[in-house]
Amino acid sequence: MTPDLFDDLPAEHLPEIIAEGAVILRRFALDRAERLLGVIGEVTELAPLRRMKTPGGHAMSVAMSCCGEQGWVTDTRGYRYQSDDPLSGRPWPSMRDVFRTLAREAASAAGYEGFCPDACLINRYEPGAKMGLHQDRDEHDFKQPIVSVTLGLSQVFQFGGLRRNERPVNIPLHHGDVVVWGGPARLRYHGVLTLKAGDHPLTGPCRYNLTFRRAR
DNA sequence: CAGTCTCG
DNA sequence: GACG
Repeated sequence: MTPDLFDDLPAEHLPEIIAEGAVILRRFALDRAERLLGVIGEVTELAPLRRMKTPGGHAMSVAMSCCGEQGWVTDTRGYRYQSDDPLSGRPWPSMRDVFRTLAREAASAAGYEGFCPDACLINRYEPGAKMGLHQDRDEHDFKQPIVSVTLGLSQVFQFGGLRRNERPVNIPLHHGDVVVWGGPARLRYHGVLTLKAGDHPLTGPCRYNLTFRRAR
């Protein structure tokens, strides 16, 4: 994470370092936000957003779908990646180029070269929806970073430590912001606070989050 | 426990 | 922070 890694980035994309191995790229996805939202519409027509159940039996407040070779799912049996949408029994929609390219470019801008995601989780937050602190630990290779993209309404991201009882830092994320974490930050707890009501010109009353991972 | 609930 |  030396500054010279970022010499060729536009000033507005200079990373805000939030922990060793974790950066925010403000407005990094702004120029392609409408295309990304169009693809979200296309993917969720094939694999509808749905509220899944946690192993404890509670419904998540966030509606989720996936694209790519692998999709993250949860039900009363646990968390896992699988190649088929449990709703349809068919493979997840393919990873679109605009998604893959954004993920690779953001990872590169954060110092992680050669990122090649096989999974994109699509999260839709409506007012009242949140995601408690958790670790992304269902992937095989924790050397591969996580890339997280905010579209639409702003929401407060929490970035914590390696144990759930460490106090997280609160980071407001806005339309187009991208967060990347890997290396020593890869297993840090993270989540988002309850989404407040609002109205965004491109998404209306919600926030979309794209999370890119290398599952296998 | 990617959850809800409770206490200070 | 407990919870199971």
